[in-house]
Amino acid sequence: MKLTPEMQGLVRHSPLIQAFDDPSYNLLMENASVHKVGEGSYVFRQGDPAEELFICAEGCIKLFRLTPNGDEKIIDIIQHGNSFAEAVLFMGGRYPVHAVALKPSVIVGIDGPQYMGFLRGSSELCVSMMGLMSRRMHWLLNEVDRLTLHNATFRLAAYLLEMYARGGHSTCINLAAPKHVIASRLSIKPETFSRILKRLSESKLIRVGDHSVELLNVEELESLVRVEL
Amino acid sequence: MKLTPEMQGLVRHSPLIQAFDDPSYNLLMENASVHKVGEGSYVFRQGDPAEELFICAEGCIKLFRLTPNGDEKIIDIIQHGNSFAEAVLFMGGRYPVHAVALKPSVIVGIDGPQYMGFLRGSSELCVSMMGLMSRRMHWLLNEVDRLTLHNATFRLAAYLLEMYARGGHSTCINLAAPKHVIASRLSIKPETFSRILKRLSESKLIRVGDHSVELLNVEELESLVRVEL
DNA sequence: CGTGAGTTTGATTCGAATCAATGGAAGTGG
DNA sequence: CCACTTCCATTGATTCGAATCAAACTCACG
Repeated sequence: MKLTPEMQGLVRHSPLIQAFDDPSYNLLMENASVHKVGEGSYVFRQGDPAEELFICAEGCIKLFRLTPNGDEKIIDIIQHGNSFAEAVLFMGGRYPVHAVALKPSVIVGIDGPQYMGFLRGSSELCVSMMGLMSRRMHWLLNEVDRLTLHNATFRLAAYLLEMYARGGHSTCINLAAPKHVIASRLSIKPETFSRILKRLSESKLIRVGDHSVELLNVEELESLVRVEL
Repeated sequence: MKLTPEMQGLVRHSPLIQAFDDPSYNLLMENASVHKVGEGSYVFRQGDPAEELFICAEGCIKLFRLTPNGDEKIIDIIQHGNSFAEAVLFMGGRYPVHAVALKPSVIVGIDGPQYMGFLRGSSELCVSMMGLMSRRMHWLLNEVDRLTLHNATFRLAAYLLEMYARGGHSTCINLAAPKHVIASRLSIKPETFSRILKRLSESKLIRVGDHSVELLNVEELESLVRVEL
């Protein structure tokens, strides 16, 4: 299947790819696969051998882990334009998480060995890749922080402000996924999530829409969160 | 100051260094600094510009973060032979954690820019470095898992078994640090830590010594933990 | 319209944190 | 060598945040 020009632009500028020069990029894309995946279907499963890297060209993908009892913990929600499962190719090469589409999505699969070949051939590409990995690690460190040092309300506030920053500082934040998914991403139960939103509404910090949240008092939210490093 | 031959071997085989060939290694060591640090003194502070990578040649170092209220969360405890603060050089380059010695220690500081220079010059070195970073990321992912999906008893059991595996499957595990440090590493309060140890003792799974824990029933401990991926 | 997934609300439980006190073990100094 | 302080670990009582259980409610969809 083919990508729209818009999607091609997204892929070309994804962090995973942008450091490539045009010839390498073209070679990479010749081997790339494009998949349409329906809502709820798997892109890959935890433990599968990692043969491809993926870029989400449209839609969105949740990465998560499962306990044997079936509880799921959503690690991250990948929006279009972002890549995932990088940094997997280096070790034994199994995906460390499950990936399923949250809505009908289009994803581009990059051949792992070929990608690694390019990396091996250019330390410049490597350095850019390492920068990417390093950023991810910092993010994970912060995540551990948030999980251990802070409570549920704090995590939610921090999440809202992150979305706020990402969305060009518009006070109206569109929730990319159903609330229970966001909740899991924040390691909060849906009931608790709901209660916290209510409390924040009551103290006039936010207004809760159906699939959106409006920030009414960014200042105060920030002061809530700024109480961290 | 000088390193004993033993320490030199430790450094030479640390994951950060081992992929270097001898000439590069020697150049690196010419610029390396060696510090003796007393118990409780800082190697670096969170937010400091990251100019060096460090390898712990002797003793042990705790990496941790602080909340403004002064709570500390220990991210990791670095034993001799291991490196830390890698993967920091790539971004803006500030240390993302504090590092202080848990006991009198000897650490080797590698010049960051020089190290990066070697990386830039060899994609082979890069690939090995990326492997290292990838492993760290997996570890962090597992950490997030443990923190969200599992309770305190589970985390402690998992920790004991990890030490068991690292220590060549000796059932007697030496605690590298005071218990309250281990507790923080596991995101457990000292009181709770103590209670869990007691409960595990009472169910004959472990015997608690002064600075050590003996595993009495590895089987059952593992079955406790094996209930995860 | 139902039907069912997703969300909200309320009552209750539970794990772990907190508060408070005690009990060593390790140093320190007279 | 023995008080004396101090740090660390343990134990008990209590509190608190969030999970769980249970029930209503809402709204998109066939």
